[in-house]
Amino acid sequence: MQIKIAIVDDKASNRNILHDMLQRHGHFNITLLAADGKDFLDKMQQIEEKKMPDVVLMDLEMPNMDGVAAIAAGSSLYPSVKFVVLTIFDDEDKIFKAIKAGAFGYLLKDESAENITDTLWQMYENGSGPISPGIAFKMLQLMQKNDLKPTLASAANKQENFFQLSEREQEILRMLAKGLGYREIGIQLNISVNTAKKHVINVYHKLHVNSRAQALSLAYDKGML
Amino acid sequence: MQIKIAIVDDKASNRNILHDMLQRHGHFNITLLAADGKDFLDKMQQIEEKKMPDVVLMDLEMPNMDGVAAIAAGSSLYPSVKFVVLTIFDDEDKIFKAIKAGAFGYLLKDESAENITDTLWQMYENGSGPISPGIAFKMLQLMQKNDLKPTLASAANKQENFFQLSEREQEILRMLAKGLGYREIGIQLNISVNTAKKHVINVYHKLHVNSRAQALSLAYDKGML
DNA sequence: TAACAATGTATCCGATTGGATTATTGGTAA
DNA sequence: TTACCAATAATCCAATCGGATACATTGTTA
Repeated sequence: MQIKIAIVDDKASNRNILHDMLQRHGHFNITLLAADGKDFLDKMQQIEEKKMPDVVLMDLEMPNMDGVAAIAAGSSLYPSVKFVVLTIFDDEDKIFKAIKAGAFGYLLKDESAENITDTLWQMYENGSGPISPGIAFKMLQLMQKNDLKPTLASAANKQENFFQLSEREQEILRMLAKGLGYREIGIQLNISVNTAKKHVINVYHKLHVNSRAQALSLAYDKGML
Repeated sequence: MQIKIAIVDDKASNRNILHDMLQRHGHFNITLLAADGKDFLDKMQQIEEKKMPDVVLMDLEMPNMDGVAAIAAGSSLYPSVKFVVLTIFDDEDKIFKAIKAGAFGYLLKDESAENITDTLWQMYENGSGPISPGIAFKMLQLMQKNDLKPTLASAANKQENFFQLSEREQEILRMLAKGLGYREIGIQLNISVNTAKKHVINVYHKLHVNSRAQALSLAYDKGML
C-alpha cells in the first residue's frame, strides 16, 4: 500500500531531495508539491480525490503563509490529512505553536535520510505520529515546566499527592509550612504535642527526609503547597 | 565510558532480564537493584559515591512506594541523577504524572531489547532523554488538548531581594532550602560551623523570623527561591 | 582617617527537634 | 470477626537549633 505525500517547502532543492528520498523508499507516492502555505492550500482546493495526500510534510518558515498557519487552516479543512512538521527549527516556541495548530508529528531535517523515511513509515505501521527524539525530549521539558490547565471545568487546582500522605499528614505539612513547632501544631489541631510530633515524623518517613527544611523544599518543589 | 545504571522493579525476573540485556551491551554498569521505590531510596542513602547511578530505570506500579513517588523524591534529592520510566503502561495519566514528577525519559517495556539499550545509549550521545515513539505521540496529543499556562519563559523570573540580604546571606538561604544543617553549610562554604550559624541567625533577623521553616515559607512565598 | 557594613570566629545555655518504641482507640477491608 | 491502619498519646535521649554576646578582619564610603 502506498502513502500519498505532499511536500511544502519554499526551497526547490529541499523539495527535490525529499522527493527523491521518499520515492526511493517505494512506499511513498508524492502527489503534491507546494512552495508555501498559501500555494499549498490553493492546490488542495483543486486536487483530484485520488491525489488527496495522506500526509503533508510541512516546512515552517516560508513566505506568504508559514507552516503553522497552513497547519492550522489545513487541519480544520481536511481533518483526515495528517500534517507533519519537517524543519530545522527545534526551539520551544515553534514546537509548541505547531502542535497547538494541529501537527501530527514533528521531524527535524538534520535527521538522517533513512531516519526520516523510516519514522514516517513506522507511523503507518503503529498508528502513532512521527516525532524526532530531540523534539520528544523538548516536549517533555515543556510539559515539565509549564503547568497544564485542567481540561475539565471544575477539576481545578487539586494538589498532587505523590507520597500518599493521609489527610491528617497533609494538614500537618501545611502547618510545617507556616513555620509552626510541635507545640503550636498541637494547639491548632487540638491534639497532644506528642501526637503532633508523631505525625511530623511520619511525614518525614513518607517523604524520606529528616528535617523540616528538607520536607518543605520537597513539598514546594513538587507543588504540594 | 561506562554509564552507571540502577534498576527498580518489583519483579525479580524483570530485573534479571534488564540486567543481562544491559550488561551485554558493554557500556552499562548496573550498580543498584531495588524492588520498589522505598527500597530504592533507602539504598540510595547508603550507596558509595562511586556507585551513584547516572540513570535510574524505574517501573511504575510497585508495592510500598510506586515509581512516580520515587521519581518525585529522587529527582529532588539527587538532581544529577536521570530518572527514566520503564514500564508497560502508556496511558495519559501515568505519562503525565511521571513527567510532572521529574522523569527524564519514558520507555515502554514492549520495545525490543535492542531498542531499549540503543535508545538509552543514544541519550548519552546526544544529551536528550530517551522516549519511546508511542509515548512521544501521546505527549503531543496531551499538549494539543490541554492549554498551557503562560509560557512565562524569559520574562518574570528575576529574583527579588526585598530584605536586602547580602550575597553571602542569599547563599546561606539557598543552603537552608536544601535542608542543610549548620555543620553541612560550614563544610560546603568552607567556613566554621559558628560562622554558618551566625549567618543563619542574621538571615532570620533580616526576615523577621525565627526558624528554618518560617524562613523558607517566606522565601518561597516572595519568590526568592 | 574614621565610620561602617559584610564577613568570619567563638562560647554558653535553654529550647526544640528528630528518632525509636510502645500502646490504645475507632473505623474498615478481608 | 479477625486483621489492619490511621489517629491518638506518651516517654526517653541525643543531637541540633535559636539566641545572646563579644571580638577580629576586610573592604568601602563619608
